[in-house]
Amino acid sequence: MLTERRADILGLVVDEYLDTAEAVSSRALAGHRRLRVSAATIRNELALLEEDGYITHPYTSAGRIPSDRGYRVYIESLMDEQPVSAEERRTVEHQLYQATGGLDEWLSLSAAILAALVENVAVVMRPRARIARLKHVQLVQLHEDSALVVAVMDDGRVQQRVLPLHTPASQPDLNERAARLNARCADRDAAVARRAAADLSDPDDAGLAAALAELIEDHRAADETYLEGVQVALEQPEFSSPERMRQAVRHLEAYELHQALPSPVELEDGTMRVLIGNENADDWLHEWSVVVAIYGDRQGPTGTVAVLGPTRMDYARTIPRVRYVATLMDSLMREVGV
Amino acid sequence: MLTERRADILGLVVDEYLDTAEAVSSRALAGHRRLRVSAATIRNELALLEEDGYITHPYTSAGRIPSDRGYRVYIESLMDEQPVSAEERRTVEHQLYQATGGLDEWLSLSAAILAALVENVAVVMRPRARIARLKHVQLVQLHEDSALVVAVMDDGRVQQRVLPLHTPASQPDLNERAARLNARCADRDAAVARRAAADLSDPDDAGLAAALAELIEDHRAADETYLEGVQVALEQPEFSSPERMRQAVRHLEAYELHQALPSPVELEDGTMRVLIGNENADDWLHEWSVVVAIYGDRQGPTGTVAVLGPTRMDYARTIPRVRYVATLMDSLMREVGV
DNA sequence: AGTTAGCACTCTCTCAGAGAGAGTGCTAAT
DNA sequence: ATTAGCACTCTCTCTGAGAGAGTGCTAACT
Repeated sequence: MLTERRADILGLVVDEYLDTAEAVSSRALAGHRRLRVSAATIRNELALLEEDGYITHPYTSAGRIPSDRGYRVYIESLMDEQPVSAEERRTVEHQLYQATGGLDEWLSLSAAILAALVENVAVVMRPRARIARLKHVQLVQLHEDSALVVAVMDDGRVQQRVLPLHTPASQPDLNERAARLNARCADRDAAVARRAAADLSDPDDAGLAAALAELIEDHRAADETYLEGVQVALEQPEFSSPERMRQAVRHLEAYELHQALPSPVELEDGTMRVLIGNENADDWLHEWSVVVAIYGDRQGPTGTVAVLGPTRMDYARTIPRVRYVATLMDSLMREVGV
Repeated sequence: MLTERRADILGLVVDEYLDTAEAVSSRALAGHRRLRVSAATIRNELALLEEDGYITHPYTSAGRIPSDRGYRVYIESLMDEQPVSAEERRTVEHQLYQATGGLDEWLSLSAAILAALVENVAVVMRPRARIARLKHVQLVQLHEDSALVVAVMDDGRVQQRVLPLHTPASQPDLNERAARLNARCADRDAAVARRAAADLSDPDDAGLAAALAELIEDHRAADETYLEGVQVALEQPEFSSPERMRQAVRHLEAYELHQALPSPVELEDGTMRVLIGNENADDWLHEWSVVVAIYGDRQGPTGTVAVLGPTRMDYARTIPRVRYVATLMDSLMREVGV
């Protein structure tokens, strides 16, 4: 049973540990004026908290550190969230409006901003249209014998590919072909382009349609993960050993984060989720915590914003900031479109 | 004076040190059958080599390690280059043809391939057109009140930006505007677009032209550095201390490599350059070596390919591989266009 | 009942010192 | 010019001791 005082003590243990990264002793807690009891009493309480699995000992006689379970209680009822200050909002929004480029630049900027805000690794995953649709295709002559196929997709991303041409074509010529392709394929998915490729007799036209189809298909898979803040996260003492550090870099750079993070379908709209240590499916994340929120575009909430860090992360600051960035991205995506 | 035997010994010292990462002793060298002299004789030679600054002692009584000067002689006359095998060429070329996307994907793939090939950090810098010219501009309707401006540049890159519209415009409407813009600005630089922006009376037309001008200007600055292989480089023993490791990650991720690497203008066409340790201008590179080559597109040789690693890097393998990838990229860029 | 002081006990961390090992530099002989 | 031999130097590793931190338990106190 978690009495009020016990919960109080647990909260202080977590607070202190998050702050100092060192095991918390009964004496340190007795110093706190909120507890008007002696260190011995606190020791008894700590023993009970440990019995219930909220905290642990690294070894027989060190202070206490929170367990995953302890963090969970802390997050759910003990911490007081640190709301995003007006100052912070101002700078974030200011920075975010700097992005003039397309979706890509905007998403990676968002990740960088979030990483700086919470001083940990931030990951942004691009919204995934259920079915990718072409918005518009454009052909640009590069040289006599090659053209660039530029496909603007309905989520605002631009895909491109160089295509060699069998017979030379001028730019007006290409414009005409593009117009024909647009008439058939605009606002359609890859299957339509595939069919067009089969129908068309001219080899260059067919080639174009085929390239377009591939472009539309590739679009879903194209790099969708934006990762920032590795170096700032590595400053944390949990990565002080070279082995841990290497491991962290290896896993973060291996582009295997898609599977590691909970997918948006598991999350209801608007909610957030915090996965602490062993709550993560992947082994390598067992000493990490993940704070995820979802955001979307007009097609629905299919993108994720996440922060990764050691389980000893400042949840009270991180959670509201992830939520804030996610809702900000959500509203901007829905308003502005791209 | 570097007698023949002395040079021979220096070569063996470097070879051995590159291999083991440990200071080389006179006894280890005496073991080599190429030297038919005793350890004591070798010790005398080593002392002379040290006097001339080719090697050093970490401390009084450890083996010898090459100095920057020693590496320089090694590179220039002692090592025997390890040519790129047919097998290696095959896999590299195979992988490189996988890239179906635009220039961006292709460049970052090149960097990744090179990094894997030499097991160190690889950096590819996009060729920089002296003057960025627009190839073609396209407008795509996103929503009633916003459009995507897609500019294809003459080096094959695509820049994009979302533009809010004062008055709603349909896609055919936008096509017409794009045609007008193309007539004025295609194959021209940012200045022409600027002038168009000033001329045009319709606010949306003027806005489009202004956005286009910015897009063309931004294009030069847009991220031009592709970096890969950090984690594999971190496996090297020189980064075993967490402090060094952090430092490496910090500097590599700080996007400050533009200034760190020698610019293409300093290099004559087709040549390569190796900067060893203190030969590098930047302080943080004093324990790194940089192997650079240049490549280009039809506009001339303005891109660079580089490998960064600890001064103790396998120059005999790295140098030919950097050269190979650079010439390969060069010829592909000139042939295919983009 | 709950709380507290006191104290023995446990475990880590740090530091000094000793000894092994590796490798040189020098000297004297070949 | 080369070599064997040997003293010397420096690092690296291991050990053990002592300090320090913190707990767990017991017995007294409120």
